[in-house]
This record gives sequence, C-alpha cells and structure tokens, in this order.
Amino acid sequence: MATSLGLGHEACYAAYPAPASSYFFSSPELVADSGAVMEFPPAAAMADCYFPGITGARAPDYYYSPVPVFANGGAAAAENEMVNMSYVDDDGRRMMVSGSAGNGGRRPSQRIGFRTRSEVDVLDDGFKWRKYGKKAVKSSPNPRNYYRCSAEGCGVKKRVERDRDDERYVVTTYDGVHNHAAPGGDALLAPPRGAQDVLRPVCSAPWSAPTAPCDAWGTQLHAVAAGHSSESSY
DNA sequence: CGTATTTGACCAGCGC
DNA sequence: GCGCTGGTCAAATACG
Repeated sequence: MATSLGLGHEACYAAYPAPASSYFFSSPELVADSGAVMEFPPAAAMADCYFPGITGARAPDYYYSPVPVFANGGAAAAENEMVNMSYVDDDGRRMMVSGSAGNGGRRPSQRIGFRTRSEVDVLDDGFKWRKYGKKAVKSSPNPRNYYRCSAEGCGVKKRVERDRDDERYVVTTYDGVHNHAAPGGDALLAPPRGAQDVLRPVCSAPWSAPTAPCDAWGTQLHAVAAGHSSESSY
C-alpha cells in the first residue's frame, strides 16, 4: 500500500480526500460545460491511496468523483443541479458525461471510484475483500458486486461493475477509508525504479481539501506512475 | 470442516 | 402512501 512508499494511508487520505458521488473524468484534465478546465492529480496518485496494491501492476485509466465542485470550477453546484463535463478517452475522443450531485439520497462521506481497463472483474488492490452482495442495477446492463473489507473493524466497502459503455473497463468504487495497512501490501508494490518527475501531481485540488503535500506526493507518485507499465491510457 | 460465495429476501430513501 | 431502486442481510451452497 501507500505506506510502502513512505506515506501513511491516513496522510494519503488527508492529501487526497475522496470526493463523494459519480462523475467520471479523465485525469488530469476535466472540462466543465462552462468551459472551465479543471486539473486533477493523476489517476495513479489517487489510486495509490485507495488502490495501493494495484498501482504496481496497472493503474486505473480514469477515476471519478461526485463532487459538485466540478460544475463551475470550484464552487459547489446546487444539490440537484445537473452538470455536464467531458474527458478525452483512449481514442482521443472527447466524451461527455453528466449527472447530478444526488446519490439516491445516500451521502457517502468518503467515496472514490476508478475506471480501469481490465479483463478480470476483481482487481487485486492489496486488501482482502469479502463479497456480500450482487445486484442488477437499472443504470447498467452489468451486475454490480458488493465487497466489504475483511479486516476486523474496517468498514470499507467497494462496488465493482463493468462499465456500461465499454465492458473492457471495470469501475471500482471505494466507500470509506481503511483504518489499517494492507495485508502484504508492501510486497505487492514493485519498488520504484529510479523514475522521477515523470508526472507532476496538481496541488491545487479543486475539491475543498487541506493542501496536499505536493512535494511528497510528487516524489512518491512519480515513482509509482513510472513503476507500472504504460498500458494505462492517460 | 472452515471459509468464501451466491442469491433471494428484506429494508431504507427518494420521487411521484 | 406507494412503487422503484440501490444496498444489505443471511441461509444455502460451493470450494479448498
């Protein structure tokens, strides 16, 4: 997990607090319909917080967040305001996404999702998960699987489903934060291979968060970003 | 035999 | 109030 990189998960979560709902976007740039361009840390950066084991093998192509702050470049949108945004997909096409801040009335405190190109549904993220449910959802032709962290006292949950628009992608949504280290996480991450400054995390995160320790993140994340293959497409 | 997964039932929140 | 939907529970089942 992230701790293997020298940054504790608590600090990690503090640096990149998970926004809360469901807008896909391509890192590091998201364009609101207002025309404002908002920048985000690389998906690999967020992934290292919430997906500590996976960055050594495959970083997510996109991550998404629900936060209405995206709507107008910083200010929160109205609760039910529909916002439209776009991102550039694998083929260089600009894809539009839209949604509202609502989440069926439920308001997760810490939620973040990743869209990862993968043939397997369940990605090894360094944590041990126990499946507790499967549900067909109306918004997608693919079933959604529900997992809960197996660690005692850890209430983190995740949902896994195939992208409705492109089944090559797996959408994994994490809900909550781990209060423990990933079992065997250290062994999962390939050691940094001398890569520095390949990617520059954006420190002026648009969501209302404490200032991210950019320098630390930069160093840590660059190593991660360069440590895995370049198959991911951002 | 212990543990993980499957799956139908149940529950809660929201919109109409 | 009712129906719809997403999320969770828990008994049954599968697997190592």
